[in-house]
Amino acid sequence: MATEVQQLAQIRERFIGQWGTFGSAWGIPRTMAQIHALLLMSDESLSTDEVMDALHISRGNANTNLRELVGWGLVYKRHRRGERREYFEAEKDVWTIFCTVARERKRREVEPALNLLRDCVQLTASMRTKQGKAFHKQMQKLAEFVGLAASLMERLAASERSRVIPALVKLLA
Amino acid sequence: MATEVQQLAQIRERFIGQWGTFGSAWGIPRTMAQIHALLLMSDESLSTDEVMDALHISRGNANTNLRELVGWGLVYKRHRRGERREYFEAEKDVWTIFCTVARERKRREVEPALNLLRDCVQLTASMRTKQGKAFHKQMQKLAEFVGLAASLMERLAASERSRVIPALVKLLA
DNA sequence: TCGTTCTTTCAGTAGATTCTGAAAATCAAG
DNA sequence: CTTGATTTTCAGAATCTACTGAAAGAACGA
Repeated sequence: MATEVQQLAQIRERFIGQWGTFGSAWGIPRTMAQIHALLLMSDESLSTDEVMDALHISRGNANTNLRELVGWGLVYKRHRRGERREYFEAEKDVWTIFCTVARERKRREVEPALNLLRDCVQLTASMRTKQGKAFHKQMQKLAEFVGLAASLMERLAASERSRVIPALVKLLA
Repeated sequence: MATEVQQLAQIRERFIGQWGTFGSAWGIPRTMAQIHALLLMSDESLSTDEVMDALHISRGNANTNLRELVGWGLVYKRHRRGERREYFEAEKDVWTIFCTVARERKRREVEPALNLLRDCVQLTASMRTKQGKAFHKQMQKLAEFVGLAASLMERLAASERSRVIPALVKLLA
């Protein structure tokens, strides 16, 4: 029936919109999240022009965000034989997506924060005032926790899903 | 020495600035993250005016973000006897902070996303076109994973640190 | 009740971020 | 090389978010 196609289009559109909103709550540009949503739902790889049309965005915008997504490792460039233009396809496996995002955010955002914290610990190590010692202590605790969390995330992202997930479920039962 | 006080002030300032930047990469307003950083470093609780002075921000801004932090459960209101004005103190325990943030983000952002995904699964359950079925399948996988992750986070945040952390370290060794 | 102190609200603005569109660069085939 | 198709870049525009400051609202004591 023709209705199913229309319905599907409507649901897709809703998903794209909401996924964009959701992304921007986590510090990911709206359009980037929407492009990701669009590609996640597409069986076939899409060209820049198809993305532009689907989301009503400019060429520059589409190009920039597509490249950004490729940079994150969430989207792959594809080539079709006999075709000059590039096509884009999203990584579809949810566990792989999770691991990629975890790794990238750690590298881009957690690592620098950790460096900051460790600097703060170092620079106050020999302070003798009450305030200085208190600050040192607090930074120490923070650095320790963030460091541990980052390391655990890294190792989680390097694990095999089939081994780790059941173990986690059991541990947190 | 007088130098230590100056040095400490400088380091604190650096920490506040960077923590703000870090926060805004994760979708947390810069000022809110900075106020949190300031309170995290302060032994004594601070009044709205002290926060305003320390960060050079307006009363409205300070008030709004302080209340927001209280709303997140990361900061507590304090009263001093004989004093009319309110003072604010940050939760200092890192594990508690982590659990609070995990819970709140789940409630505010993951839960709604999960509802969206489940709606998408429902609404496409009976579709018969190739595209419809593919979409349904992809949403199903996404919903399943996000649901599991949310549930694990919730349970992690409800666990005792001393029991869970060592177990996690061992599991991911 | 009135005056004082402190808190909250919110319209307007400032500032930051994201997007557009056109020009420049790249590339492959003839 | 030249041409035409495609991608990239980026200055300026549009949009969105966060902040200010002043005015209104509570809370309390006298």
